[in-house]
Amino acid sequence: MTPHATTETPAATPPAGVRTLGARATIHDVAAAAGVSVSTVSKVINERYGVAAKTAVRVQAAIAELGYESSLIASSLRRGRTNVIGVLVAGFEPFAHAVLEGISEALTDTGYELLAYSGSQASIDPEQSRRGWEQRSLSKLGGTLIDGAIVVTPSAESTQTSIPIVAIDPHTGTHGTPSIDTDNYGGGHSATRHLLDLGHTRIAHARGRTDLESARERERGYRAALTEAGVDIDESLIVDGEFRAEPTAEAVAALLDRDEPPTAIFAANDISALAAIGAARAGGLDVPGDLSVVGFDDIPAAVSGEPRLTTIRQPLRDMGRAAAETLLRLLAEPEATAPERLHMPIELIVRGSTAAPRK
Amino acid sequence: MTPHATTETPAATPPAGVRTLGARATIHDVAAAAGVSVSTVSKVINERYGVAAKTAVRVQAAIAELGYESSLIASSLRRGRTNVIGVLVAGFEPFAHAVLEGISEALTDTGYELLAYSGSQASIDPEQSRRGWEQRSLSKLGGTLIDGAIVVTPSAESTQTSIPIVAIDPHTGTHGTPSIDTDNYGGGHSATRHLLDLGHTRIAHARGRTDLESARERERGYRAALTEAGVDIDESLIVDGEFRAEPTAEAVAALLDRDEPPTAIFAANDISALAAIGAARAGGLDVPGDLSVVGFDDIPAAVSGEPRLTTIRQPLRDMGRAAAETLLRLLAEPEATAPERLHMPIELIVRGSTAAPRK
DNA sequence: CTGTTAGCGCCTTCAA
DNA sequence: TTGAAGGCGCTAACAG
Repeated sequence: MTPHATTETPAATPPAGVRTLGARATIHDVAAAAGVSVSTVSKVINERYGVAAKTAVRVQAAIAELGYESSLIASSLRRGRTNVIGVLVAGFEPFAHAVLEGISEALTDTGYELLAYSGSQASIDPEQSRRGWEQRSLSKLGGTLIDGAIVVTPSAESTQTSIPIVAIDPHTGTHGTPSIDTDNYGGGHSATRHLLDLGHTRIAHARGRTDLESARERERGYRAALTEAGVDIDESLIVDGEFRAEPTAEAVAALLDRDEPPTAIFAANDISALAAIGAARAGGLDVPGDLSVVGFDDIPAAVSGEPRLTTIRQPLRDMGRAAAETLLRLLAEPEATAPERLHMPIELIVRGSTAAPRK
Repeated sequence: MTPHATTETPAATPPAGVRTLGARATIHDVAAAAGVSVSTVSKVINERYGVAAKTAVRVQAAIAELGYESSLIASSLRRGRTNVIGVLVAGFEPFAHAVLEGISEALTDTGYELLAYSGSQASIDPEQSRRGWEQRSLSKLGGTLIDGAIVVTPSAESTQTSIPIVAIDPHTGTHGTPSIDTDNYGGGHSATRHLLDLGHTRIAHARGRTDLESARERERGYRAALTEAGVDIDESLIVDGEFRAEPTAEAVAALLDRDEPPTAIFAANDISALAAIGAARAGGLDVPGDLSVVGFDDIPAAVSGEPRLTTIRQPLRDMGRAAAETLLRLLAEPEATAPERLHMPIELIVRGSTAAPRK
């Protein structure tokens, strides 16, 4: 007997055991219900030629009645395509959200669906993190489930992929992977320039994780702006904040305790900037009266406190959109020249945490 | 010849055509590289008993060398489980984001991975939307790719599912599906009560989409608060905002144009509330001086303008967390009593858009 | 301990 | 115009 009941079996009704209540209908159920073979159903679904109109109608009816929807993974396994684009993220946090919105926008009406995947929610397993999380997710999903991927803030180079990939804000330089990031250098420059324009000259910098390119670029912008303005760089005013609150608060507190404290500080991200404000307050200082603070990112929390934070906004949505567009191009013409690096412009948002220094 | 080259074939090296540069390694590649059968590799991967230590080591080495990762979809097709939980969303917007964060939190260290899926990014296709988007996504992914699903703001009842499901903030009443939502009634009540406490009595309401249960509940809370305070309900002060900016702005403008305009308004969501503020300003009125405004949701934009919005905050993260926990329970004990409905408490956030009425 | 066999749900030749 | 057979990558039962 063949694996599945065919037209000629006594069962015009579904074979026994199939379609027990609540189970998903499969293509077999549809075939049985319509009294045709599985391959005919497949042809109808995929609008292939060679099906009698009358038969097609009967199959459509069965599909509608059973509420059948072809299984993404089964068809994916068989053919190469799924029309799904995967967004690989380390976690669902604000940065990823904003990027996702942009990607989602760009994908509207393209026929592609969106799938965001956050691999292993486990706390850092040294064993597993040897290869980057993105690499493992890619192997797991790639080749099949998704036609292309956008990787958000990957920690390592992505190699050996069978599907096109675009990286957003990679932590390290990329080799052949097209990538989108912000003009971190320009951001550091603008932030510092803003403080200079206000009249500050003793401007500190709470830099980010020096192992990340973004942090290094922001610092480079800071240095360049000072130099261009003819202000000597005082290395002792550059402290390590690591993009985190505690280290920044400590470092800033120490800075403000000195004989000739800075009158302004450029923090490598908003988290640090808010920590800096906290440290200044704890020392009895007023922001922006005694200390002007500029952040980077424009996270939601930047506007929820008082004063609201002057900061550098990254065009996260635009970055997502650009990444999606690049990926779509790669998908459309596989031989397209891939390697490119896009620097999106940043924007200085002036709010209440900066002011001219007291004379 | 058997489908796949076996140990005895002359090819100790991979069969021709396999592992062309950049392609994903399959279990066959690993088997060939290690000189064992495919099933042995499978046993090693899944830590089944019955593999000699020496063999296992050789296989592990091959896996490491090839960077092999088992394909999620292939194994998913074969066994029932994937250890992936799917979150089905209509789109990637702030509401969904916040919920996702909560879900993500709850899933940490549970061994489950997270996959957010937004079906068809196409603008509304009447043909397709006959069944809800969530129903179609469920059929596509269910049965295989995901072990369970959390559906965010589903528009219709989910039936016929083979996997456990939890709904968050369903638009309609649910039958058997466990669901989590906010205390919309309580929120409407608190918002209105706050205005009453400030001394307002002519309090308008820009209600939401009346086809949605959440909007109806908020209105019910509004009415109850007024009645409890002994304030007669003036039906002409209740206008339709549809949760959207334009209708609300128009309705509010008309309201403020009347002989005896309201001194306060409770808008069904923040979008409407911001529109109401805009309308008041356009009419030369001051907020909160001439008109107090309360919103609902506490979206990011609520704090980015001036004055910041007094609003009702929904515990979106908590809702996500609760949904994930419910789903995990269902997954752990399939026969668990499912049907339940959880109303999460809301919180009134008083900011600058409300004040006592001018005498 | 190892390999062969069958099949998850689907699509695509190829024959009838 | 239709259906039977094969196979995508993988796992589970069974046979050696």
